[in-house]
Amino acid sequence: MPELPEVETVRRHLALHLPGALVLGATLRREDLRYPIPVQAVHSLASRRILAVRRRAKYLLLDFVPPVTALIHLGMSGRLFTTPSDEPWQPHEHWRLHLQGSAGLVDLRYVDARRFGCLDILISHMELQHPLLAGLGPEPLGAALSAQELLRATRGRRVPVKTWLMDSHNVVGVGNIYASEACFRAGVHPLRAATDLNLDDCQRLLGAVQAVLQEAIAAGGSTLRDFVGGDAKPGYFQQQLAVYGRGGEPCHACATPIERTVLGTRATYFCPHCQS
DNA sequence: AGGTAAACCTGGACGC
DNA sequence: TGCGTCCAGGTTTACC
Repeated sequence: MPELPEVETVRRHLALHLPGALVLGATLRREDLRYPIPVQAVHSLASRRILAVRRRAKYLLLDFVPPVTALIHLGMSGRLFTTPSDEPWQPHEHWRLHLQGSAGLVDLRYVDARRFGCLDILISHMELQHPLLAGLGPEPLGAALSAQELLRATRGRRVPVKTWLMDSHNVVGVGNIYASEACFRAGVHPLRAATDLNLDDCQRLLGAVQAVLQEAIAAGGSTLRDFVGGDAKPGYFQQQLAVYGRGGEPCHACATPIERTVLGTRATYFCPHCQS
């Protein structure tokens, strides 16, 4: 479920409710997700206050006072939401933080069936040294990334454009769905070698990535409130997808059947007429 | 070094 | 109804 737009939507929701809340304690149902959970450090969050909720790539960062930071990833199937305290545990619910907020007692709850997500605690000012964050490329939204920079970074890279887009060393936050969608919008064939892009291609690709992510955030914002509240609603963006999951169906622009192929073990969709 | 495939884990959809 | 197979929104690791 969690693409960058969903992570950002969760972040915005939590940022409205969590800052200022006091941690009363934590409950762990298991001591590992994708990686071991630092159990003692999680329990030592007790009596700290939440300062802010940030996002880097698809990671959520909860800042506490005194300054430690919880690093959370939702993996493929993770969900993070708040409910009134002491509600029944769900299947695959792995941990909770018990909070005293301005609206009373609430639990911050983490549910993740496949356990590809993670939870770590780090010293706030050591964030950039954390192994999961240190190698990340630039955020696609925000002003930092330019077409010139994108052009430079793709020189000599013979990987397919879509594979390049999904590599977080290059750009963060572009998942499998939006990599296909962005290539379609830019008119770039997903199998083209990254090094073959010219500046105009890079300009269109960057614009397409930003537009797709921003529109998805806008769409997610309207329906993900239910999700954040714990009532998962699948497929909130499906009606807006131009190519992903539409193999064999007519292209919205030219009616040519959308093709499906596999790229780096991942399903990839494109219009053979509109994209070159 | 760069490019590709496999691995982690569970559940749901589909075909027989 | 039941079982086997394939697929899934992420990311790291291991290989060529």
